Amino acid sequence: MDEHSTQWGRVLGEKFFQRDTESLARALLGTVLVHETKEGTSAGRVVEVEMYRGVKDRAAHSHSGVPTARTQVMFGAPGHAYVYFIYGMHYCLNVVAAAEGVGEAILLRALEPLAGLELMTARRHLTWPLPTGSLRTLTNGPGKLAQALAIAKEQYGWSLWKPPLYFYTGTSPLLPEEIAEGPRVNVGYAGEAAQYPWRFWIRGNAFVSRP
DNA sequence: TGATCGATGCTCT
DNA sequence: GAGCATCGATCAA
Repeated sequence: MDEHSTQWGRVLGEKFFQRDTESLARALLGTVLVHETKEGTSAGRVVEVEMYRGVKDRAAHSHSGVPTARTQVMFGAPGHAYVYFIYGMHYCLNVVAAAEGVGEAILLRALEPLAGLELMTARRHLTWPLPTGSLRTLTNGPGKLAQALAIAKEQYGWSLWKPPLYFYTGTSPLLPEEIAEGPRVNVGYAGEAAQYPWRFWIRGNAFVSRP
C-alpha cells in the first residue's frame, strides 16, 4: 500500500476514460464513485451501467449527431459528467465516453452504498436508520443514486477524475464472467436498438435496479 | 410480487 | 404539443 492507495484502491485518472465505450462501461463496474460536498462525503460501488452510442443508437440523446444545449457535453471529451433532467423531477448521471465529437455516454444505474449512508438517507428523504434490508433503496436506480449523491444540473460537465467528484479503482478487479448483460431499461421507443444488450451489471449483485 | 398510474417540467419537433 | 435513459404509491392477487 503506497501513499496513493486507499481502502478503495487508487483514484482513476483522465486516461482511464480514453478507450472504446463498451470497454469503459464494463471497466466502470466495481469502481467506487465519490462525491465530496460541504455536507460530507458519500460514496458507492458501481454495480450497474448502460451505454448509449451516438448516431447508431436510436435510444441515445445524441442520436441526431448534432449537439444541443443539453447534449453538448456528450459530444465533448470523455471522462466528464453528462447530467440530464427527466420526467420533470429526476436527474441521471452519465460518464461521457468515446472521442470528442462522437457523442457516447455511460449511464450509471445503480450503486452499492459504501460511505455517507446517513447523508444519502437524508438526501433521499428517508428516515435513519433504514429498516433491515432496505439499504439498496438508497441507490438502486439512476434517479435514486443521483439524489443520494447530490448530483444535479450543477454537476453538468464536471471532470470525473478529481475531487469533488471522482472514481476509485475499487479493491478487487471483476472477472469477465462476473459481468451480466441484457437490454437497456425503458428504451422501448428505440426500435431495434431497444434490444441491444447494452446494459451491464454485476451478476447476482443485490444492489442493481433489477435482477 | 407484479402491474398500473400519476407527478412534473424540460427538450425537441 | 408530445414524449420522456424514473420513482413511489396503490391495487390486485
